[in-house]
Amino acid sequence: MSATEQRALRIGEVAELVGVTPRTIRYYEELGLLGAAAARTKGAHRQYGEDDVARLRELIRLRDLLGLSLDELVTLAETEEARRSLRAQWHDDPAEHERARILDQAIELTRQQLQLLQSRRRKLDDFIAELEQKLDALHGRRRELGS
Amino acid sequence: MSATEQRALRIGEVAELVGVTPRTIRYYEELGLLGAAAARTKGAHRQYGEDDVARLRELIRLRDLLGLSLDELVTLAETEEARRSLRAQWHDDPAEHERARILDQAIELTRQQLQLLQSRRRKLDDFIAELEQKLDALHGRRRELGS
DNA sequence: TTGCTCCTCACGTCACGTGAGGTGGC
DNA sequence: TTGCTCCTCACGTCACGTGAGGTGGC
Repeated sequence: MSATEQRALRIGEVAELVGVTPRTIRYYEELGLLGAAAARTKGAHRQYGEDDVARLRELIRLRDLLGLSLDELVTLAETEEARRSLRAQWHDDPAEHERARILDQAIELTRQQLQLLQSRRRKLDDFIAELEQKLDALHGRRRELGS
Repeated sequence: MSATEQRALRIGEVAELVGVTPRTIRYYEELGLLGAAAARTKGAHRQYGEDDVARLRELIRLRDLLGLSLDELVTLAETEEARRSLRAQWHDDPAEHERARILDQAIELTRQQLQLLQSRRRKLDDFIAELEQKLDALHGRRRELGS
């Protein structure tokens, strides 16, 4: 209701913002990963808001940095959906050991994801260090040449 | 001639070491990226050495961290091969401005690659920070539950 | 000799790329 | 009205995955 202008972007603009192609966005919609924008008459232009852009960015991040397949992203979205609908009922649920078990699982998963990312970070750092060294060497040889 | 035991590894061992599947290795060989091990009678087992493992690791790194396609890896290999054969003739080549131009190009390319990697590093760091925060929150909720 | 890993086709799959032919909003 | 971006099929492509059927080394 405030000045948050929703539903203003077209598929090409979203694609540019996120760094993918329109085809990727349509494909993700086909898989149910992106709001099918239910209120869209067949053939009409798709409309997107800032929240859609954020969601797509998150999907791309999970795909690229955690290496999840689109199938895994679908499963993840379903899991989160199930969790959201559980929340209401959860609120005063006395099944404490169930909650503890779920939390423990989440902690374990997050820990594993962190380890994967840290391993990738080390590889990246190594590669960066090597390239910096290479760049130094190139500059050295270039200086010898002069002109 | 020393104790560097070459030609000791089988395709499955190499795959395990590098973290790919045998199929990937065969595919790369098919594309000319990995020594076709010319001296191999059709149908015989492929033999690999530590140098092959290092080469494959480098290919995977260029693929995963720099995001190069296999086609680009082929081109890169050809370029390096051409450069190697130029080296001999280069040794006392007086075409200094040519050498300067080539060096400048290499410097520019390396600089761009570094920027790409640093951008990815920032994204990784952001993600890692978020996950660490999430892990803290999960631990907090877990502690509230007790047991 | 028995497994296990290897071999070569060759078709399947995932995640899009790339037109063809047509319609819609500034 | 003219472009430009959008739309929906639908086939193509890249980088392997996955058997089928068979052979080779500890």
